[in-house]
Amino acid sequence: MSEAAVRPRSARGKGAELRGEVLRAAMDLLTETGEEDAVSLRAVAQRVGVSVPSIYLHFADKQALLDAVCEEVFEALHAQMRAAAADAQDCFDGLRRQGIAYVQFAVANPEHYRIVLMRKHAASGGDHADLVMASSSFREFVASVQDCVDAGVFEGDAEALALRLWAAAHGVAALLVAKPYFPWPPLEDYIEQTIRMAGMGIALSSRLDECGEIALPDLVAKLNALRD
Amino acid sequence: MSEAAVRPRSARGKGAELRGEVLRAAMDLLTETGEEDAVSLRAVAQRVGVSVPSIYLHFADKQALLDAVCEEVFEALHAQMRAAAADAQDCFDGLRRQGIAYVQFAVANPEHYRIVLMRKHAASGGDHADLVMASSSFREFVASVQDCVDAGVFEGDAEALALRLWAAAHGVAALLVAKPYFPWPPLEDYIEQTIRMAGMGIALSSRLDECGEIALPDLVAKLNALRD
DNA sequence: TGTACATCAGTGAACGCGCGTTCACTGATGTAC
DNA sequence: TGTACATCAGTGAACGCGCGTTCACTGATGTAC
Repeated sequence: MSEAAVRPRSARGKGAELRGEVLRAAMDLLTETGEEDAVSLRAVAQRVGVSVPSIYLHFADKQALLDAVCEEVFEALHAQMRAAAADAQDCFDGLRRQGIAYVQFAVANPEHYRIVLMRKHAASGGDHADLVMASSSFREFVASVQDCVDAGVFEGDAEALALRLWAAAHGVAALLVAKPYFPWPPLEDYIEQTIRMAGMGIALSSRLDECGEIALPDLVAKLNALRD
Repeated sequence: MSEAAVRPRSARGKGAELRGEVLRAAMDLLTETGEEDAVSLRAVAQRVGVSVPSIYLHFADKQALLDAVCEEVFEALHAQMRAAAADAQDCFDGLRRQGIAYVQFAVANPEHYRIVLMRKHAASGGDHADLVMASSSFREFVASVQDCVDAGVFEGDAEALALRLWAAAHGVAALLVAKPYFPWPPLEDYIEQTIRMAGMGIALSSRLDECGEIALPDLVAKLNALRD
């Protein structure tokens, strides 16, 4: 209970330090307890070693604190994907690495992922800072998809393709976050294979988009012919 | 506020009727309010026109009520997928139709989908009735995948492939449920294309699984050759 | 046919709890004169 | 150099709220004799 540890008051002019500590405490509480409900202002304050109203010196209300957490999470996710893409062999491999990094982030920080990407987002108008963030981080991913289009791996509109790839990555991520006790295959394999499915699925389906309907036997025959 | 409407007491021996009404009320509250938190025992009781403790005559506690909701949702989802698969042209089309039906269910009943498939599932041991349900409904989907393996459309272990396809379908579903205000493409297209990506991705990647690594230029060349 | 009794389908009032938020305050530290 | 004052970084106590759950109860309806 009492990891109380009263925090010494910040020096004059250094009041802003508390903001960072509160933010960290909220992030850590999410990580350690694994549930959003555990992040109450009381829990955060006690972890920092400060009284509850102090939080209001730096955040307008609880929602503002959660918004700040979301920004933090987005940045961490973005950084991890960027790092993963750095040592890619080609554009397709870069996409694959970004996808795997994305899912691995979710698995390593399930409650952070959940709070940002699995909670319902509030009504349309207004600020929705995190969606803007999403877009900005998403832009970079779209650019990678565009590279693949330019290289002739994919065909079509990069943004539209990116949204489909995102769906696949989010799918594994969200399932693993929501149902950690389900009897999944070994995670590495499951993640890798699903990302691979998505990448190849886009490569193939974006090519066939303009061919109109293809009867199933024809498709199978064509695919079998690939194997030589 | 007052849609009070006091419910007349059930006839003798018909006490069980209330159970169904409570369950329906919980389902409807989810649909109408669009948030799980709105389903409090007080809200449910008032909607049925009954006092709060009456609920305890039929459900051990709130969790038991929510579990019953989950079962109901699973059955509805299962029914919708089964119906969609009924008029499939071939096994691959059947898979496609099941996938689309799955996502459409989520879009039409976002809070029902969320409560069953986006909430964190409790610790491993014990009952976890909904995962069993998931498995049972999932079994049917695996069988459809097996049909495609038998027909030579896919290769490999049907269950493993099914889990990847599920990830893709869940991905679109969960994104649309969580971020309804995101500027998605027209939903029909987005859903259809993502399902198509997944199906073709499995068809292609399961074939190439045994060929070992393929250099990107070779893959592109082979895919381009498909188009004649 | 009348009456005591058991059962059934509920109810009213209260419980303790933790939550977000507000308000008037305190006490150390710097600055002006 | 001394002192009044402003500012800053917080605090303690209380607010009202809605929640899940429990407990002793009520009153209609059937059944036994």
